[in-house]
Amino acid sequence: MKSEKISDAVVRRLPVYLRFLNELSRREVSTVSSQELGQKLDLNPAQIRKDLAYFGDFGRKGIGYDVAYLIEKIQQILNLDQQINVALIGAGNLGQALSNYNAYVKDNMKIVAVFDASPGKIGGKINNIEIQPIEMLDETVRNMNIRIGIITVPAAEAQHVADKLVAAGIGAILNFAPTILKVPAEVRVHAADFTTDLMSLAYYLDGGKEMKDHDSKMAD
Amino acid sequence: MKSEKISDAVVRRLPVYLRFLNELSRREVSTVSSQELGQKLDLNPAQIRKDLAYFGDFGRKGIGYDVAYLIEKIQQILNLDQQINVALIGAGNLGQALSNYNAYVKDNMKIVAVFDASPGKIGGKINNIEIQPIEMLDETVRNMNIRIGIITVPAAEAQHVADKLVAAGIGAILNFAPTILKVPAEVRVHAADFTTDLMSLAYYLDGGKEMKDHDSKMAD
DNA sequence: TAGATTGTTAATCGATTAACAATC
DNA sequence: TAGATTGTTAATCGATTAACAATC
Repeated sequence: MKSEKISDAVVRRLPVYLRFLNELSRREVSTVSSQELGQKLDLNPAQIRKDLAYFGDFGRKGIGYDVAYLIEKIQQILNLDQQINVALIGAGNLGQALSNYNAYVKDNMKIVAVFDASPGKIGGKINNIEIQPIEMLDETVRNMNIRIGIITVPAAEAQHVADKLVAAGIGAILNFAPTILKVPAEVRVHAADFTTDLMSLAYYLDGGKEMKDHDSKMAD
Repeated sequence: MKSEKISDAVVRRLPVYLRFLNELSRREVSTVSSQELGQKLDLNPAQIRKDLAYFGDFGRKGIGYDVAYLIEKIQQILNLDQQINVALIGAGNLGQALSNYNAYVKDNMKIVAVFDASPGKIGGKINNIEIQPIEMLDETVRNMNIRIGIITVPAAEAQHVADKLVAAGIGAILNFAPTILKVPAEVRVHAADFTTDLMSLAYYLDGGKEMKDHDSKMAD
């Protein structure tokens, strides 16, 4: 167990480990080695061991990791041994999709409130949750102990919404809008903008411009 | 201009630059410095200059970058000076949301085909595109010159769909399903799984378990 | 015991940042 | 000219991987 500062790269791998461990658990596999984990997750086994060792000695030399125990530990590390309440701001298509998805409920994360700015949507329901006007955000976030906000409003409104979330004392934001949000350092923001993801993929399409008149690749 | 291998970190920043440059262009700003870009995008100016310099000498010393010219160049680098056809596999909630979103059309990326496995959905329409059975995937991908696939099917089917895409000669995959896909090295995969994003955010919620009985923070 | 696998240190690799000459 | 800003090299920082003693 160290008390070094943990990098975001490490933190982002923990849910990936957890997801696969849950699958192993469902399949009633009781033990797993960093080797096997690495193979399945396309990661270096040493990296996995190192990641886990930041938080404690969870494995057993010569044996590996106990699946159930490791699940429990990673959940604790991620604060997912308690329910984390989440707000969704923006009841458009994407917002609907995310809230219906609710796969993360079993991971103790739950969308408990939905907000939208357009009067037409207020009072409607998404996934059985009533859509509230954005003016209610501050009050609801405080009353319901909401810790994370998911922003699915258009880019032009995203910063405004983020400001409101911050003012209401939110701890972290998942931002689907294609903008860089400015928030105080103590609020964590993760960008989840798939348009930039998609555009960066286009770069890797060779045989496009770069190699058009040049087909010396091992064809087919 | 170098011919070093460009890292994915660099490639993923290009769309972010492009997005902001487009905004500047809309506002009729004609020139921008790495300093200003860095400020707006929360990046180090030296990093921005270095990123761009991998691909050419786009700036002018003492002046900065011409917005219109840089937009053109980045579009070329990303292969977005031509239309890139995209297929969407999985016509569920999330798939609908993504296709309706179609903000990327202006960036020359377009969803031109949608597939689903459930018979009930076949023949229906999403965003004016007819939903095809998954059996048509190979033929349609080839006929329509589809280069990128977006996977929005459940995790259990994602690998199967990826295999079909690869067999049909796709170049890159954006994977929304919460699984690690195994594909040949020449096919690029970006993970776009927001549940892991969300779970990693929970880590940063202090005042949760770790600091429960300890409220010495500068309150309010 | 012999074989397997962890936790951890040291080595390597890669990405970010600082600094500055060149030049608009 | 003086001020600004690029492109690029060198310095720094951080993350990944290899290697291995400890030990189940």
